Amino acid sequence: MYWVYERLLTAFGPQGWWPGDGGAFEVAVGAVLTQNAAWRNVERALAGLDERQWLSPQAIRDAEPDELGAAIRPSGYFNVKAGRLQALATAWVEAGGDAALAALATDELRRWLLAIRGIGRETADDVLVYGFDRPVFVVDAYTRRIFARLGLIQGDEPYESLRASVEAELAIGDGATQRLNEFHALIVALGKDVCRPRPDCASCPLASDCPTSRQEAV
DNA sequence: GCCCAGGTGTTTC
DNA sequence: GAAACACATGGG
Repeated sequence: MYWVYERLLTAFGPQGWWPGDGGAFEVAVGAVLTQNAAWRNVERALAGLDERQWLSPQAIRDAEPDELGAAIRPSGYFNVKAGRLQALATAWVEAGGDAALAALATDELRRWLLAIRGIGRETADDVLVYGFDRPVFVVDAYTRRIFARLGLIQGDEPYESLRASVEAELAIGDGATQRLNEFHALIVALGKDVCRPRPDCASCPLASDCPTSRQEAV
């Protein structure tokens, strides 16, 4: 899989995730909002929070649920996500904030995140790598689609085994965190623009080594 | 009008 | 565990 990373980095350049300029909590908020939603809509929801000065754990915890939902409406599932954000915010405050969380070991921090309602594996790993700079690979729907088309996986493997196999190859040596950070972002870039449900193999930097591309050519 | 988007929790087998 | 379903907006 390392060659996939190298090829995408050459083709697309460093992605510099996470989008936005906030701290770990803001990353976590964005990660919840982006669940099954387009980032364009997440930006609107974040703007809705920002204009109300609600981008802090205390503010989200103390907001009226209906008003919080109205603020994040564009990202979809706003009632569900409002509840998830308040669960996140409450836990964040109770844990003692950024500094206390940053002091936890990665496995501890992951367990802490997964115990929060609405934080699943992918969201937790987003927060770990993009919020707390831990060497973690995020598996998402793009990852499964792209790796399956490349013939590298079946596609229905459990989340944790996919994560483990990518980390085993990419997390060796110096710069592991940065490499895993970029790899997921590059996969999203490819998935959004090229390796879509209807793939645009003509503009894919991986096409020369992709069975799906050869199939299309016929 | 229909499919898709940087998932998660619940229910049911 | 795995499959089916609910949750909802905005863009192509």
